[in-house]
Amino acid sequence: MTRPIPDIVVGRLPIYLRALSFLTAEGTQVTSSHDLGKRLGISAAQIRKDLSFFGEFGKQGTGYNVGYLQEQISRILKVDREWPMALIGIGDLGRALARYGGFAHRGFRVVALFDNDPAKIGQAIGDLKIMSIDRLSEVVQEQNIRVAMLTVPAKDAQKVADLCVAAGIKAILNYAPITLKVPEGALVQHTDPVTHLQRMTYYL
Amino acid sequence: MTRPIPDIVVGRLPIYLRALSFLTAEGTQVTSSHDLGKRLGISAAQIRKDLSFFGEFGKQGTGYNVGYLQEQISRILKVDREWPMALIGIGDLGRALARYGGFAHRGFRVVALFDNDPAKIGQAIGDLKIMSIDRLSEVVQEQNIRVAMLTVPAKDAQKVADLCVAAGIKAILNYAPITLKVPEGALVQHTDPVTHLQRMTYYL
DNA sequence: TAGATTGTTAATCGATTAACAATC
DNA sequence: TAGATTGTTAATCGATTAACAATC
Repeated sequence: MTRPIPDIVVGRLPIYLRALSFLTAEGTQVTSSHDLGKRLGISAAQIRKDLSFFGEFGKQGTGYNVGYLQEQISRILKVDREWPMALIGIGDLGRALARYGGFAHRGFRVVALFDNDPAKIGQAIGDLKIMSIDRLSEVVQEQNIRVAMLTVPAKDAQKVADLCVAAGIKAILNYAPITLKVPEGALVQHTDPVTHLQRMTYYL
Repeated sequence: MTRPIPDIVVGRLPIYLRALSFLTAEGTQVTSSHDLGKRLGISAAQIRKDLSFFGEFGKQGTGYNVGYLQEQISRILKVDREWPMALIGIGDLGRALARYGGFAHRGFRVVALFDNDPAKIGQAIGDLKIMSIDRLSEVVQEQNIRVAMLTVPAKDAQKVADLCVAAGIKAILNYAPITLKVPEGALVQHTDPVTHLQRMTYYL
C-alpha cells in the first residue's frame, strides 16, 4: 500500500505545473529545484520532497527536464485530458468564466451553461446556449460531467450545490461567499476575492 | 512584545467573518466554537485557539455573541473601514469585478479602473470611467489607494505589478495565472480557478 | 445547581528544513 | 575530474488536538 499523499502537497502541484508551463512558453528546457523555488518563493528542499511522493523525475547534477516534469505532473493531477465542466449561474462573473481563455490546455472546458432566469435561457455565449437548471441532471449524465463551477447568488448556492451532487457532480468550484457542505466523496473548493483581500489588510 | 500571529491563523479569520455575516443575516445572535466548526469543517478547538491569539471574545457556558465577534474580527482584519481599490485590466473578468456587489460591507470598494487599450479608455462602467494606465501613479496617490486587483493578461502581469508597487500599492490580488514577485513590504494573493480545479481532479 | 462552553496548557501530530550520499 | 543537483533521512519546527479547570 502506498503512503497517502498530504493534501497540502497535492495543492502545490498545480503551482509547480503553472510555473513549468511558463518555462515552456519561455523556451526553457531544463530547471532545478532551486530555480523553481526561487520563482515560487518555496524552498528547494520542499519541492524535491513534494515530487518524491510521486516518483523520481530529475537527474542528479542536471535538474529536471521541463517538458517531462510538466507531463508527469499533468498525469498525476489527471489534467492530461480535458474535463468537461458545467457552469451554473450566468451573471457577470459567469459570463466572464464562460469566455475565459485560460481553461484550454490546462485540462478543462466549459461545455454547458445553466441559469434559472427564463429571460436568459436560450441566449448564446460563444457556441453554448444557456439552459434551464432543470436540465442539469440530464445534461450532466449525457455529457458525463464531473466538475462544476458555481457563480450563483450566495442565498442559492447550497441548494444548487445539492442539485449538483445529486446529478453526479464530484467537484465544485464555488464562487459564492459562503462555505458549502457536500457529502463525503464530493469535493469543493472555495474562491472568494474578499477573503483574499481581507487576509492582506491585516498586515497593512 | 506580543507573539507574532501565524499567517495560517490570519488566513482563517476571513472565513470566520464570512460565517458570522451569514449568521447575522439569518438572525442568529449567539454561536459557539462547536457550531462554527461544524459549519466550516474546522475543529472547535482550533477556532478557540485561533481567536485566543487576539483576545477573549466569548463567555463560558454561552458561547460568542455573533455581532460582537463580527465587529472584533472586522477590527482585527482592518475591514471596519472601506479600502479604496484600483482595478487594472478591464476585460470580461475586470468588468465583472467592477460590477461585483460583494465588496460592499466587507471592507472594499473599487474606485478606479485602468486599462492600456485606447479604445477602452474613457468608457464608463457604473459611475467609473476607465483611465489610462499611465495615470495609475497619480490616481493612486490622489485617492490614497493601497490595494489593487490585477485582471491583465499573464504576459503583462509582472510589469503591471511592478508599476503598482512603484505607485505605492501595498496589496495586490492577482488574477493572472502566474506567480508574481513583489519586494519586501508588499503583499500578493493569487487567485486562479484552474489551480483550484486541478487540486480536485487529483482525487477524482 | 447542573449543563454548557470558554480559554489555555500540554501532548500529539504533521510539515518543513538541513544535510549528505549518490551520481550525472 | 570537478561541480552541480537529485532523492532521502533525520532533526527541527510549527500546527492541531485533547483535555480540563474556570465559570457563566
